[in-house]
Amino acid sequence: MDLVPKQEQHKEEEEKEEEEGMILAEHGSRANFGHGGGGGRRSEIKEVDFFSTGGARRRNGDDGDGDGEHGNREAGALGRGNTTVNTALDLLTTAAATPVNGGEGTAAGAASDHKEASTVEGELRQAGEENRRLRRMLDDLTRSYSALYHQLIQAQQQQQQQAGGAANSMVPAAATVPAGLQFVDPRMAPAIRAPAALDGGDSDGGSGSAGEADRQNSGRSAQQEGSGTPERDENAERAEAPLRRVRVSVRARSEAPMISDGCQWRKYGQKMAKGNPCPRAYYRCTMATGCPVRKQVQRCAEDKAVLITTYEGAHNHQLPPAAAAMAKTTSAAAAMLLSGPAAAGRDAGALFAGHHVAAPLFQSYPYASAAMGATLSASAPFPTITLDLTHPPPASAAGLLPHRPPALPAMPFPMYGGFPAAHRPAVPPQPTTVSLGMMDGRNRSALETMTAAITRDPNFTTALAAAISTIIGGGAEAAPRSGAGANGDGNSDSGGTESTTTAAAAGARETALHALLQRLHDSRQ
DNA sequence: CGGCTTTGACCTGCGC
DNA sequence: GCGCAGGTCAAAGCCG
Repeated sequence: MDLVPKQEQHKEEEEKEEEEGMILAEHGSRANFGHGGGGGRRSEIKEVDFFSTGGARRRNGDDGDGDGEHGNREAGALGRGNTTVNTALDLLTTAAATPVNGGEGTAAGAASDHKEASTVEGELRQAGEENRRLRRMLDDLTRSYSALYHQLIQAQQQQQQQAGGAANSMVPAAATVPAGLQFVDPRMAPAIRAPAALDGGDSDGGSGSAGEADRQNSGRSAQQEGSGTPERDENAERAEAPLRRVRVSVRARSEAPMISDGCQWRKYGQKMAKGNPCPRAYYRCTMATGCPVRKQVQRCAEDKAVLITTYEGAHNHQLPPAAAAMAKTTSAAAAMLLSGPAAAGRDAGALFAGHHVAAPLFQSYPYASAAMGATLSASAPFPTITLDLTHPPPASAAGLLPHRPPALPAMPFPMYGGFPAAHRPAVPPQPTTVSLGMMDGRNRSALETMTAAITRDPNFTTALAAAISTIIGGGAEAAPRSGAGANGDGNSDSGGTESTTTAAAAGARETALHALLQRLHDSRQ
């Protein structure tokens, strides 16, 4: 009895999501895992995967956990929608049952039901209207961001030219590349330059060298995949190859041999890596048969207290909440850092769905990546995003937020002095290490605040997910949302709920725009 | 006994 | 072609 209505409900919600313009392309996760849902119970965690943000985002929206301002509204609307559909079903049921119960009250009940139905209909219409409005705002915001971004780049280039070329020739990469973002492998230079060449349009998609890099990457990936178990389904292999292309590495201080991330892992290998006295352990997810997710755990050679955990792949099963939090974090990090500012929403999903892998590559969010101390390294066969959470929080970290420089609006994602390396032509990649000391005050503040928030919480996993989600939630899980409700508060308190974190993320997006404007203004003075 | 870890062997890509 | 390094496999052993 419930089956049909739920399917209808599911369909309705799907259409709703389409209408509201899910910025993250969910098609990848749908194609890969969508069949697993069934029943349309959206409140269930159908799948959470490390690199498919669509799935994670969808679940968040379902939970009504406040996926940003827009998400909040939508979640609310959907929630009402659920009630609506169920009520309609009840109407049908009661209508069929009423003759049995007797005619009395039937007319009144039908009238009230009809009234309720019309009310709900009105709500749905309103929600749809609001969706369209928000979508327009979103498009505008995206366009504005893109335009401002390009203006900023031009201004920066002019500034650089005026500053003189002599200094530039000797400037180390670390000084020109945003501190949170570094490229350490010359092989990636074409891929880095590609977006700059495509700068004229953020939605150009992959072409030219970017496409070539993609193909090379695919080739390499395919080769590596080929060395795996031969019995694995080839199609599944192809489908997951883009997912496994990206790695998310988390550096954290831990005495434990392994960070508990809520998943079940089975060790399948250990290897001594060159240049590191500590062995590298290889783990495979065993929460479901055939889950392609793997992770490597290794202690840092320089500091053995630092545990480096590298995740690769996308889960094909449900995850416990703790693991889901981590998955959300890493997937968002991957999406954010690998997608462009304007294309973040659209292409991030496409990225993980196997399209335009190289096109948005290295168009990064300088503010977000910097604030989280993220590093994008291409020295590995796959792009690896490193979330460095090893810096100890200074005593003043907790009090940093209220003391932001007045020249800039409250800004959880401080802009760096430069722009992403992707837009710096011919920056010679150097294996430099960017430390806190190389950041300016604002950047350091953000990172310190982040790390303070994280390390304050005894539950590292939860704190990690909460804190980083604060920053990257808005960046990766959706395109810029409307500024409504923007509080500009980037406080990533470890106890942050989804609603607060996503609200902060929405605010952060706007404040980042403001900061762009401010910097543009400053640079032209 | 099933699941997990250990560990040597194997495969593959890459640089010289 | 060869050696090296990274990644994976699979047999053996361990453990609850």
